[in-house]
Amino acid sequence: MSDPSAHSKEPVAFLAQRMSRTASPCDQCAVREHSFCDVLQGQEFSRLAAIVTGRSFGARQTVVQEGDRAEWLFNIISGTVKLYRTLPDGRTQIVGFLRDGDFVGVPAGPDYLLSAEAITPVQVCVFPKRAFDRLIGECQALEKKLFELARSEVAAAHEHMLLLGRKTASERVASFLVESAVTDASAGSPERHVHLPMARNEIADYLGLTMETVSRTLTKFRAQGLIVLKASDHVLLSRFDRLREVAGAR
Amino acid sequence: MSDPSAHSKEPVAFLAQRMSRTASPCDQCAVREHSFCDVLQGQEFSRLAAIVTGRSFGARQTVVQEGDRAEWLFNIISGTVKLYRTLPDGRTQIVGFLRDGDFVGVPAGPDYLLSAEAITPVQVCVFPKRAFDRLIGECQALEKKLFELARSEVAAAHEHMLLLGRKTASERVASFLVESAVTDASAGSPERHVHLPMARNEIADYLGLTMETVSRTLTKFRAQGLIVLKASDHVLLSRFDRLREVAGAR
DNA sequence: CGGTTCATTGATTCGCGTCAATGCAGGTGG
DNA sequence: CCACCTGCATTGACGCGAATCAATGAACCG
Repeated sequence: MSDPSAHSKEPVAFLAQRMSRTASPCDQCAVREHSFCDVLQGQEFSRLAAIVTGRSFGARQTVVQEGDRAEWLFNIISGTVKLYRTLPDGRTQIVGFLRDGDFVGVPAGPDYLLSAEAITPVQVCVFPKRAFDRLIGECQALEKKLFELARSEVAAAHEHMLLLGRKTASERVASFLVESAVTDASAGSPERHVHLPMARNEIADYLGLTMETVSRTLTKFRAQGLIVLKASDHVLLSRFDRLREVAGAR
Repeated sequence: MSDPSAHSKEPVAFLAQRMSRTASPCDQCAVREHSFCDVLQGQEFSRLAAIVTGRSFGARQTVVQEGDRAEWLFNIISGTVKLYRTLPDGRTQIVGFLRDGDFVGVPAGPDYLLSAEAITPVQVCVFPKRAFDRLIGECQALEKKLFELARSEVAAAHEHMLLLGRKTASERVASFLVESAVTDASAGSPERHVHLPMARNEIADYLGLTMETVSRTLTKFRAQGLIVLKASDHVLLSRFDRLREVAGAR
């Protein structure tokens, strides 16, 4: 399903088209201003653009698999991806959802430590790890930016550990809704409307619950007038402040 | 309890003594080879040594507090520290235990995002954040090293999220014992003997359990012949491989 | 030696998981 | 265009694992 050697063989159409019109697919990139690559200027940016290729994944396709040799790094242009780890018996913990502008990669060792799977159709930039690492070493702005990203990942992970270790089901779901709303808002989505591209059991795997508990909790929130379920993937947070309290926000 | 302005006012005796005999307290540092500072050479190392001071904390003393302005960074010379986050009602999640050689700091923003408290008496190096940040910017080896550290912190956090979200009580405690044994071993401790300087409720706050459950699980492991409780802070992992299986290791 | 702190053990409760049925929407083919 | 199928979400009944509440035990210390 995810043969790494295939990555460089399938430049997606939209990128190939741009290649023909411009010097680099990056020149017209829609997410550049939200991505790590925005810190690069002039020649350094060109070097990055020189090693990038494009690829797309269908929903449910595996992007990278835990344990595989980490030869490629990705930047998401559109769509949503889940990052997760699994136990031998199949229990899985999603450690994060990524969306356009987010970077997938930076493993600590030679192998991927997480799996990544497309939730929706996804378009990505692909960087060969070797060349990318070389670029990091020679471009301090890039290293600094990735360092910054790693730092906030650590902070986010700690926050989520608090949720997984100590929050109740209601607090977890409320936290998730608030977090999603904030993310959506920073991407320019209408306030208090949250789009949930992932399935209930993916929300559950993110929150350390079962999909039944997630569903029941949403139903309860609706009964309490905290939310309106416009569709199963579209929630209106009608009482945002109240939800933040339930979430145990600081 | 943790007045930040006090940090620079209390150089501890052992450091002051060294200062008088050598150019820098770092010259005789026992943990340097296990610390981030080991990547620095010559003049760069001197610059680091020039901004460092020493301090000690008693058991249960707060080192840094979540939300405080992050003006100081620490490197642990001896002792054990817990890093944790809390909810308004007091529920706490310990995100990690640090020991000699470990670095405390690198917050993503201007404030500490975690609290740190000494579990045992602790001796630390103290760096003023401003000067330290300047040094990072001017010394690529240092930045690279800290980046590396941040990466492995992310990986460790993901691993722990899997534990908190998906493992049973037995799996959690087994994981903790194995993890502790590995850490102890890399510090040169006799194989399969684990020292647990933290209290049962601190283990519980790390594993997302209660101290009763931790205690019961240890008792069960003992009954199963997996461990021997030499003392409440000293466990012999008599069947290490079996424990690893219970932990759900990969 | 009494007091304090922490670990262990026991009895009971309860939140969430498990198992199972039903509902609902989207896609497909007749 | 409708009947059927399929995948997911919701709802319900029930059980279990860990939390809670409570008591006892063990180590440490002035």
